[in-house]
Amino acid sequence: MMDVAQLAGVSKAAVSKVLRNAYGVSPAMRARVESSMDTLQYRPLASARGMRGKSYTLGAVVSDVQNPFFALLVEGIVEHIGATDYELLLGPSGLETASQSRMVRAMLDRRMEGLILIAPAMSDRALGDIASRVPTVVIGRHGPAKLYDTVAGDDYLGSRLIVEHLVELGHEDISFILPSIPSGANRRRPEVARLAGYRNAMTEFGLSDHIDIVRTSWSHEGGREAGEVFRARSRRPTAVHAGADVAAFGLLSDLRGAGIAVPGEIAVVGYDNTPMSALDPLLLTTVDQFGHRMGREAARLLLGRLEGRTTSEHVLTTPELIIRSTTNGFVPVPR
Amino acid sequence: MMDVAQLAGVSKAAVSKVLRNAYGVSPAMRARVESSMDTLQYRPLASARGMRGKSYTLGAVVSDVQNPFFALLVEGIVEHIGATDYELLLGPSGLETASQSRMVRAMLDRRMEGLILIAPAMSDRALGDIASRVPTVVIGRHGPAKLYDTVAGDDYLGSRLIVEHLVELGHEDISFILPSIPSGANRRRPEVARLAGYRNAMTEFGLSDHIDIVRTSWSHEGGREAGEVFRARSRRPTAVHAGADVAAFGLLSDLRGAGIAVPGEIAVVGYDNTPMSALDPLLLTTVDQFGHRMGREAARLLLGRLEGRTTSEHVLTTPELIIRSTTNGFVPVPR
DNA sequence: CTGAAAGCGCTTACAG
DNA sequence: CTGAAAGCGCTTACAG
Repeated sequence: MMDVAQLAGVSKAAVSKVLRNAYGVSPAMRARVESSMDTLQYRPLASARGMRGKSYTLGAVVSDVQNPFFALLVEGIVEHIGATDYELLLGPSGLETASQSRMVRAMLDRRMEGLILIAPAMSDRALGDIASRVPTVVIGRHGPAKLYDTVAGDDYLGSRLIVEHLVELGHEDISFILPSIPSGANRRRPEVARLAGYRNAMTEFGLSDHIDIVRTSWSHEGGREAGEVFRARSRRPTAVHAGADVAAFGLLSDLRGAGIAVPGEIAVVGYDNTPMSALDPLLLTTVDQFGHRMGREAARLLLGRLEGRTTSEHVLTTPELIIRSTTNGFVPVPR
Repeated sequence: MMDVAQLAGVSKAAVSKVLRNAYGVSPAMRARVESSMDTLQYRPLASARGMRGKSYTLGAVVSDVQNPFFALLVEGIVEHIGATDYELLLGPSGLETASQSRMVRAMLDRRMEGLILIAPAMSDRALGDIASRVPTVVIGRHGPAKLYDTVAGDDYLGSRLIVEHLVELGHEDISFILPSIPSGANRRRPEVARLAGYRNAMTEFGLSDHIDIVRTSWSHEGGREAGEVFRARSRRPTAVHAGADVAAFGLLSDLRGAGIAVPGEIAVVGYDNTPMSALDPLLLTTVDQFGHRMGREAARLLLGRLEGRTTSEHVLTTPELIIRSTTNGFVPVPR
């Protein structure tokens, strides 16, 4: 910066002002400084700027890099942030609460000006603590929340859409795959909301005796494990709400490997409408929660906070059922 | 830091030394400082440390967050870096050369101490420029290179394994999906090496007249487009080397949607052995290039450079063919 | 073994 | 409109 200032014959402060588009720089001076920056190929050190002013850096904590739905979210975020002066950096945190907190601290240590947390395994309280230190948007947590914004799909409704669809097809034995829930099991968590939606819909349709929850995880492996559980039973469900596309894929694989017809013997529904779900021969029935748009919304909210908003906003997107081949060929067999 | 120093009754310099495990601190002083840091919940600001000393931050530029193979690489990197004092941050750069360079500059502006570039769309020269400024490891580029380390699969061999397998099954009309190649088309690029492996293997098997290259991209969409191209022809290939699992998935979807049997009418081979490829009903024949291990190797190499190594190292992993259902049911029809 | 001072590359508040 | 000086939170070289 010193070099730029000298070449332009001005002070460092002047260069700084041009850099920040600050008030009070004559056009002539601006021109000289800019050409000086050009010829010297000057780039300000973001970490030095962050010491005193802004770091121009935003962080997104992504718990599971493998999850294609999260990739969709990230794309949406990137798209929106890319149009600003901020740089977005991703923190691969892992699924554990502890490793996620560690990543948040690491990002704070690096002077990130705002954070987007994707489906964090942290308590509402822990999120509040973070949000009290830095502008925060949480994707995959329902409002209300005082200190941070949230972006979520209406998971309760999504589950209901699935159960409705399956019941219309004649299903009664509809199982649900539930991942293990981190501390603080409340309906602000997507998995808890999806569980509640499933439970209540089942009850409303007079199927409360058929409620069946298999606890594994929302991953290929978790889907596979659920398949093993079902196959070990004397009476299998005729339909499964897998909770997530990735779990549905694992389940499909297990079932087909065991020679069980889908949807003939077991219908399978995912959640997320990941790109793979639309592909033949998968053609998974699923719920679209518009991940790309959720990512964009989260970015928009974060930018709003950076511009000074302090009241919290809560976006709830309305999911849509996408009916494909893993449910629509089912013919109920009278018992 | 001042607070910590005062509470411990020592100087800031002393605190800094304890922080860095530097030489010349008495056990008593270390203990006092450490307890002071504990009670004050002190965390050093990484960006301030980076001003003068180390930033303890490493960056990985990932061009395509959607690509599940890249996710595998990232997992490997994270696993290895996680065991050190460094923090790994990911830069979602997009596929364009320009946006990737911009991300690299952004990371440099943030004082990252080392960079891992995943399948960059940059020329060898551009990579050299980067590597002359910061320790750099490139995944998805073959050596030799003076200034940076490389980690790659033996793409030439991988293509050859595929062609061999298909020829053994009786195929002659074997097509190859090639993505558009950024500037500087040399065999250090995976796609060029895979192309060369395909070409040469075809030639060696006396099939040079059957060489057929369809230029789309290595993505679901690119696979779909290739399917459209094939279907529009009077004479379709009997087998396709899709170049990447994601392209194979897109191709499969297009073919099945059009009622073309795989592998009965067209055999399909992917590349990468992504987690989805192993799942029924996909069961894609593919080449495993051990992405997880490649990620770990890249991290190991970067750490080696940070510890002072200046000579370059080049890791080439040996790929393995994984035969599944998209090739092994083919019965050649005599013309 | 310990600490005072200078410095990393910026921005900020203030004086002119 | 412009700039000299102080300061952000650390580390580094140096003196003791």
